[in-house]
Amino acid sequence: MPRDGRVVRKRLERAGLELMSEHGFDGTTAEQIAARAGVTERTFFRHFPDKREVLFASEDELHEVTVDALAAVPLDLDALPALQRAFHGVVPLIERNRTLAALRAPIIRASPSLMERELAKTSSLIELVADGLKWRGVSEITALFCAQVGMDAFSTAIRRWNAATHGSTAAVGTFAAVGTPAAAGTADLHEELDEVFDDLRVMTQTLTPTAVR
Amino acid sequence: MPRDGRVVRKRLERAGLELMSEHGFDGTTAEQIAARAGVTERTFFRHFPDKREVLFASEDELHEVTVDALAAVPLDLDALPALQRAFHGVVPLIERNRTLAALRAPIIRASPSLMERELAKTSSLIELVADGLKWRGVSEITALFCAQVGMDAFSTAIRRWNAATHGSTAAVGTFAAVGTPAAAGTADLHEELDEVFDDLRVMTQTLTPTAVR
DNA sequence: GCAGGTTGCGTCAGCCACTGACGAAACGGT
DNA sequence: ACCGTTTCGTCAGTGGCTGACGCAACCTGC
Repeated sequence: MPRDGRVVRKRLERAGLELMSEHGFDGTTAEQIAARAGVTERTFFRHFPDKREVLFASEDELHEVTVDALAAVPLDLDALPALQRAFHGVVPLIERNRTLAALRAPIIRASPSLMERELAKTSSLIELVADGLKWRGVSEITALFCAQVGMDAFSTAIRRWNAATHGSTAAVGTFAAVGTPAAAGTADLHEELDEVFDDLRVMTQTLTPTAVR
Repeated sequence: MPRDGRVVRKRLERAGLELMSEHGFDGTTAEQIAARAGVTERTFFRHFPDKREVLFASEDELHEVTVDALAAVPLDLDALPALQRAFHGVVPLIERNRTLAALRAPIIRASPSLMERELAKTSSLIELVADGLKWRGVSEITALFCAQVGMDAFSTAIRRWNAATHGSTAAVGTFAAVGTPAAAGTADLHEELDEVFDDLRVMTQTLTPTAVR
């Protein structure tokens, strides 16, 4: 068995995705994943702190790319426009990981435990974005607020983007579909992102200024 | 032993909060909580689906009150103003549960597992709010977006409110402090709520309309 | 009062996620 | 060929959580 840790980790990720696609999250034990990867259960927990984490290995890259994208935004932009521009820089990564995301999504949705972990991952990303905004001079509480709203807009754009290309989500069921070009639709995530931020701008105009109250 | 299920459940809630305040979440076993409540471990899991849930028993009331408050808002208001008004109706409940929240907060913050559960509770509340907006005629994806942004504003208002009355949060450490009036500060949650929604309105004005792009 | 179903609880057995400790095997550098 | 480091296997153990069974307490109607 290869003693290279990175190879074992990749094999565990693939084995976990395969088994959970077939038997669901609860129907898959850590021992089964380890066995398919050619290692023992103990080794599985050396590479992942818990069973759920095997599905969220690719999340680290999203965090890095997002932080870097925000750091590259000119400092003269206000918080929300800065986030809008930063998310445009993350779009290529989202598009590239679309096939993998389509495989993980049904597994995660079927398990409340995995939904919790996904929310936690999003929350930690929001905190990273908030730190980036604080570094730009935004106050602590406002930075977190903007980061939350901006991430809401980003996830909404992705949701619209997925809804617009309705074909692939339900069709991908078997693991054998990995590697196929995922039959991407005609929608553009960049456009969706701008539209969502514009919707936000329009929606908030219906709010009453405090002074009038 | 009282065979009334509600009494046992309340005793378990109190025992769980006490033991977790003293020894933390990981340092408290379900068996210990059950023993202090005068029942067996099996009975604990008859009242709560998992160990974490014993800390989130009061969450159901928040969900009910929020849904009712949104349902009572006139239909001629747009989504975000409707949420703002609905949250004003929830303020009394937040103020009333302030002492209990101050006891639970440090326990939850110290455990990533409990943080995940709290995020999940907030997420389910957001979905309930989104359903309320859909009932008002807002489209599916937009309703979820508005519910997320609105809940961000509400949680931000609560955060500001807690920060303004800085005294009580850190001081409450022992369980014996339950029942004390919590020495509320001078800040008003209603005012914070209006200010946060106004901040949101102002912040989004820095966004560039899509037509110009 | 007493027989009936219903509900809540105790007991037992068991699975699985997860962890610490120790030894062995493989790897890299010299 | 030697040695320090990393990675893995093995073992033993804890704790969260569940199903099944039996019993005791409550509610009901006669």
